[in-house]
Amino acid sequence: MPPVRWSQTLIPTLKESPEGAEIPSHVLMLRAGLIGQVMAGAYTYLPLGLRALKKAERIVREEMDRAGAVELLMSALTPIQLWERTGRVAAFGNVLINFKLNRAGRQVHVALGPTHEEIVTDLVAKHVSSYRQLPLTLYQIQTKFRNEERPRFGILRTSEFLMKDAYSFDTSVEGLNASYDKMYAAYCRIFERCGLQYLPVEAESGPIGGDASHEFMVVADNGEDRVVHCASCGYAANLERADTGDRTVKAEPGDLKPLTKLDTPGTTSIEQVSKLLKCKPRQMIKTMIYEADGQPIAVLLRGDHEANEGKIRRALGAKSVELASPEVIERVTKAPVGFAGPVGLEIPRWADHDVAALRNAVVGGNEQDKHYVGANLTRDYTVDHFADLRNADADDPCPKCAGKLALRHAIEVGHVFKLGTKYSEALEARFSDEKEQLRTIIMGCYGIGVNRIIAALIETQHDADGIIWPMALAPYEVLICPIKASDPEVMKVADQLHDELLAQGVDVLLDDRDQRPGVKFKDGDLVGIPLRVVIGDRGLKDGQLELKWRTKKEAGMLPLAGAVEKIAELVSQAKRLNSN
RNA sequence: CGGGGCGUAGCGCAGUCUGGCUAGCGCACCUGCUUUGGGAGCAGGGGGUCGGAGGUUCGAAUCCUCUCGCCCCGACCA
Repeated sequence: MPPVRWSQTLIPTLKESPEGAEIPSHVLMLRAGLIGQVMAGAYTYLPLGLRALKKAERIVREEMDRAGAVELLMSALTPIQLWERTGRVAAFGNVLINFKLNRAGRQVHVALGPTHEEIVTDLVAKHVSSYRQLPLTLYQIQTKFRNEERPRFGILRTSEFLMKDAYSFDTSVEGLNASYDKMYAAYCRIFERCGLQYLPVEAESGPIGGDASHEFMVVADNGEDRVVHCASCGYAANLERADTGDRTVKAEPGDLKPLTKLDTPGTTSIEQVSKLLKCKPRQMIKTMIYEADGQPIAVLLRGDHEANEGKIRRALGAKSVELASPEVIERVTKAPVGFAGPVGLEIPRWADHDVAALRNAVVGGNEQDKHYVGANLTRDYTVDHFADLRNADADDPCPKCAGKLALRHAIEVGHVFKLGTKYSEALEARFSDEKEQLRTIIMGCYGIGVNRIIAALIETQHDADGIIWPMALAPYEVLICPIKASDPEVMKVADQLHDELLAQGVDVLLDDRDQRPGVKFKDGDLVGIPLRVVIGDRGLKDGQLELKWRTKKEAGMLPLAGAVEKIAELVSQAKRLNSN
């Protein structure tokens, strides 16, 4: 066992919040002495932080094993050729950390693995050739490298992080679905056991479509992702993915006003125009020019809505959709960027459903420094197709029930994804079936950010005094806090209690520092160890110890006789609460 | 890569605008004494290339130029 006395380990707690840390998980991980920053996007795990990380890792490993996945460890160093074969050198771009190694008389171009589809698929291609060897799910827990151009939020977005990545290999889509479901269930157990309040959400699924991808989210104000959630039926989806419910809209009441062109010098954004003309963004139409497979089209949205390129691409049935270049915009609108509008526009016009309800709208004038007011559908402009083309928003109708959607920030802690044959095709991972036919292996991939489990937990479970660990992830389960470390009688009891708890398999830390009680209590609360045992000369006279849970305000007394068994029992009870 | 902020003792900060005695404060640290149930008191002490380089000046933490690093917002994110 490693040192389990405070004075023998390294727990550099900080009284004040370090400059540069802003969100709770970052501040508390630094203050509690869990991590130390090495550079932007890279941290050292100090003894306490490492213990928590190892516990999360262990839960992940246990549940992967239970689900039938097999652990291996792939190299972090990978040959660039493998990434070229799948086209991901370009796809990753600057994110892929790669460099050349000098070796006797030649150079070897390598990349540090940001994920391992290529490596694992190549491995399986080499060693699997028959349907008899499948299905197979392989996983590893390993440090991944991605050059984040802007690392941020402490441990939440770093260039080096610990990831569990699993890959399933099946002979059929049914097999893939079964493998996927097993991983999905394992993920639920993992996050449950970690004491996280998580939410599986439908995510952008790429080429396969359908329910081919889910993200596991922890709702937190500082999360970088946004999800919509319906409180009444439980529907949850990534913002990019989320459908919006029934939007059959009826036109707003009121008389049609005449179409009038106004001078709006220099106002090229919705915000500027609304300010100048004293109208609300929701009374405006945002006209965006896209190129769909090279053909310019116009997308009309209500001014306060955000375009969703994935939805636009699917609605058009196009392979690629991107915002048009300024040259194309000027050619089709005959105006500089910022003044596009539907009136007189001659390219195909697609509109989001909500545009149909707008009456007397403010739109671009297709002329420099001009906007129209009083624009109305049919009379002043027409739309070729209506569709769902925008991101969902708070208070949109739920697509699954009569409820309304709520918009939340969230931290992505896991992602499960049905890959299909993208990598097995490119890397020729094939198998012979019963009829000796050569077929391509069907894959799934499944990731968990192990560091993010810790960060998300702290982000959502802390108070003004510090971290509040669940028993399952706490670096130590029990803190023994002798009040007078200088008193040999007190320390004798503390040492004995420590040794006996350790023998019972309890993770116990003895704060043997000769500090005033206040200092020890504050540090204990900051570090967040779930159960605190205080040994003072006062209680000791009556053969009593004091027992306090991190989550409770009041402490209770416990007779010294039989204390070890009682404490061990309390700890295992608390662990069990989260283990099923 | 665009916008903003910061860099002074281990940590948190003041001083910079308006250049001027020996660069300051709190915490932490060391020594001694007194204390001991929610970040103790007194006394004494150590610790600084003021991020770095160049320049202006009689004189630079302070003004100018360049540069490095960190943080935040945006863009980007299999």
